[in-house]
Amino acid sequence: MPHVDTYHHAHLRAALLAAAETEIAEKGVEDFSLRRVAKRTGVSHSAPKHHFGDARGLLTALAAKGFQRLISAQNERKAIAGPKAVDQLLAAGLGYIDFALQNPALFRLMFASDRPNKDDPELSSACGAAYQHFITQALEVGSEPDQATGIYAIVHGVADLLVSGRIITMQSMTASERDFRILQIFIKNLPIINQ
Amino acid sequence: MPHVDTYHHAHLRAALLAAAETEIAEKGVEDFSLRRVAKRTGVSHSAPKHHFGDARGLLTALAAKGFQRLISAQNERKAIAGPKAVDQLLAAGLGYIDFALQNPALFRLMFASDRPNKDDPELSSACGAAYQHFITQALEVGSEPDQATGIYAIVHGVADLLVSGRIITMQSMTASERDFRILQIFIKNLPIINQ
DNA sequence: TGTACATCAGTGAACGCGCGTTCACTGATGTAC
DNA sequence: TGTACATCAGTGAACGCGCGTTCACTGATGTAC
Repeated sequence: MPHVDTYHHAHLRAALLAAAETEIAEKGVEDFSLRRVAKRTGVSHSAPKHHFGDARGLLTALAAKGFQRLISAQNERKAIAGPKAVDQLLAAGLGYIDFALQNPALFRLMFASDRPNKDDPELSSACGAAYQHFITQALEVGSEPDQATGIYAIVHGVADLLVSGRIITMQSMTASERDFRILQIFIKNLPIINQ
Repeated sequence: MPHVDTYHHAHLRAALLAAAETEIAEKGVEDFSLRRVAKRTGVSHSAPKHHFGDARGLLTALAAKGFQRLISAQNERKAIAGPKAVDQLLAAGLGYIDFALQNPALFRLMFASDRPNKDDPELSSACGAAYQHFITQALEVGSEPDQATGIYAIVHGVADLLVSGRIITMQSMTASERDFRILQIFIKNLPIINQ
C-alpha cells in the first residue's frame, strides 16, 4: 500500500494539527502560515482546505484541542497529588501553569489571539469546559463563587505573567523551585486553602 | 507657516503612535500594517522609517507608551480613592483593569505579542517600572513579597480574562456592577486586605 | 466477480493582493562665513 | 544681509516576497447492481 501515507491517509487532519502546533511554537502565532504548515506535513498547500476550510478553521480547531489539553495537564498533576480537595485544587493550579509554560504559543492562541473563531461551537464548548473544570474544583474546597473566580484569576494570572516573562524572578529557577514559589503565592493569598 | 502640519512637522512621531494605536484597536495586533498607519496619518508609507526605523520599532515604542499609561490609569483611580494604603491598592487594581478593558488591543500588544522588541531599553524600562509601581503599592499594605506577587497576579489575571472574554458573567454588567464584583473577588481572596 | 459510477482527498499551477523595504529624489530648514 | 552648503524629513515609484485562495485535474476508494 504505497499510497497510504501520502494519499487519502486518515491521519492528515491530525498531522496538520500537529504541524500547526509546531509552527506556532517555532514562529509564534503572529507569523503563522498555512503554506508552511502544509510544507511541514509534506502535503500540497491546498490540501488543508478539505479538512479545515481555511487557515482560521485550522487555528480554531487547534485552540479547541488546546483547551482539552489544558484540562489534561491539570489531571496529570492531580493524579500524583494527595486526595484532599485542597491538594487537588493546588495540583490543578500547578497543572494549569505547567501547560502554559510548556505550550506558551498555544496558550496565547487560546487566550490572546483573534485568529481562532470564537463563535465556533467546538471551540467555545472546549473553552467553557476548561473554565468549568477549574471552577468546579475551586468550589469543591468550599469557596463562594467570587472566591472561585479569584482563585482561577490568580492561577491564570501567574500563568500569563510567566508566559509573557513579566515575573522576572522565576526565570532562572528550576521547575521544583518554581513550583514551591507558586505554591507560596497561592497559600499566602488564598485563605480558603488554609482552612 | 503653511507647511508646518505636513512637512517637517514636529508631531509626526506622536501622530504615528496615535494612528498605530487606532490601527491595533480596529484591526487587532495580528493585522497591524505599517502602510495603513501611514495612510491614517496622511503621510507616505515610507515616512515612518525616519522616526521608528521599521514596523517593529513603532510597535515597540507604542508598547512602552502603553506601560506608562497603565501606571497613569492606576493613579487616576487612586486620586479618587481614600487615603488608606489598602484603599489605594484596591484603586490601583481597578485602574489596572480599567486600562485593560479600555485598551484591549494595546494590553495584548504589551503582554501577549512578539512584535515589540523586548530587548529595547525604553520598553523594558517602562515595563519594569509598571511592574514595580504595582508591587510597591502591594508591599505598602504590609504584604510579604510572595503576597505582593499574588496580588499582582490576581489583578492581572482578572484583567486578562476580561479582555479575552473568559469571565462570561461580567460581560453584560455596567461598569459599577463590574467594579463591585471585582472588589468582591479581591476582598474575599486576599487576607491582607482585611487586616 | 466484474463493471460503472460517484465521491473523496489529494495535486500543482495560477491568481491577485498587500506587505515591508529600498532608493533616488526634493524641498524646507539651519548654519557658517 | 546674502550666499553656499549640509542636513533632515518627507515623497512616490518600484522591488520582490509570501500569503491565502481558487480551480481544473487526477487517482484511489467505496458502492450499486
